[in-house]
Amino acid sequence: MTEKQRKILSVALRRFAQDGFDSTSTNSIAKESEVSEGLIFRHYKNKQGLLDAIIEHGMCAASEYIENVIAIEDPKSLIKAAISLPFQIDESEYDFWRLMYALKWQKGVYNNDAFDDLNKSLEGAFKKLGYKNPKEEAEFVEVITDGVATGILLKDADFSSMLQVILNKYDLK
Amino acid sequence: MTEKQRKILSVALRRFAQDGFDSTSTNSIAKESEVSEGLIFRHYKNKQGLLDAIIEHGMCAASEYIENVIAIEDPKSLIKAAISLPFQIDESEYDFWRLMYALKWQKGVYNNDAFDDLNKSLEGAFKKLGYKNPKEEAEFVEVITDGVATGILLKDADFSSMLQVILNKYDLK
DNA sequence: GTCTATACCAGGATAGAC
DNA sequence: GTCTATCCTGGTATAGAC
Repeated sequence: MTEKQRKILSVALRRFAQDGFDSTSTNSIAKESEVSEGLIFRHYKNKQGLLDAIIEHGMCAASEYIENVIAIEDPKSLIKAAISLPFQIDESEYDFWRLMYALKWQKGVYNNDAFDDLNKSLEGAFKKLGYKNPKEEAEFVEVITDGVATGILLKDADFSSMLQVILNKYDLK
Repeated sequence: MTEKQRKILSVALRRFAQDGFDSTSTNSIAKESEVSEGLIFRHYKNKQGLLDAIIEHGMCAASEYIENVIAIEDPKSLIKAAISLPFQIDESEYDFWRLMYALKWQKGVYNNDAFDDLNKSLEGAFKKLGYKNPKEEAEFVEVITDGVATGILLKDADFSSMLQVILNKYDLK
């Protein structure tokens, strides 16, 4: 990948995240990337292709985090790690996740195999611990992480103190 | 408000919610509403004005629900009512909330005075009950309701069984 | 790989008649 | 209140040269 391609990708990510996919013109991306507009279409075929490339790139890193959690054997540790996930998003990844969350609400864009796998692992963990409704508990953890991530990405408040409050509810120290 | 105005409003709400504000053309709204495009601009000045009218109309009903919760005196009942809120969204209101949630991720659109008031009431309730971190607890409830609403609106699964799981964590029967 | 020039269309918005 | 006709900007995308 050339330097210009990288530039296009990073500028587009930021603009898509901040202004939305539809509201961001390829023209403005080209200008900010200091690149001709035609080049974008040469490399990514069309605007949608550019978005796809951004998502693929970002999800690659995300899948790694998730698989690390799934690999944990001790059920309590796994649950703790899953709940902690959104609290550990690095600021450099905020734009990517803002984009992903925004796209969730746009018809048809949510293919979350990775998160489905995590959910299954969570259900297994709650089962091992003898919880009455492991399926609902796993789904609830998903709901929590979703809500926490939303809070972190949307408001600019400090959420770190909430982690302990949550962990306490699960007797996870 | 005339019948045509009502039609425009309801069609626009559905289209904005399903396809996004930017992706929905005033032309397509006019066609589906069986109305001339010019009429939309006569009544709502511009496309943004149309969106504003939709939001104002929808938030009016929403504020009522929230104020009913805030008015509850018994702290446990108030917390329970707050947590239950997203589970009680009527299907007829799904599109409105989908639109609201989608807009949250679009720069600059989130003016939630009503929810701020609810948060304050929640904090007070947790304080009365002697919780150690009332502020964090209130914020966590907000996170939960946000996550639950997201789940209900996005997936077409049945979430009703999750309510009990959550309430149990708060000893709320 | 990259730029310039350009085609082409669709979107938002207005004017004026009824 | 409503429709028809129209303007004009700006957006996506392509062709061809370097």
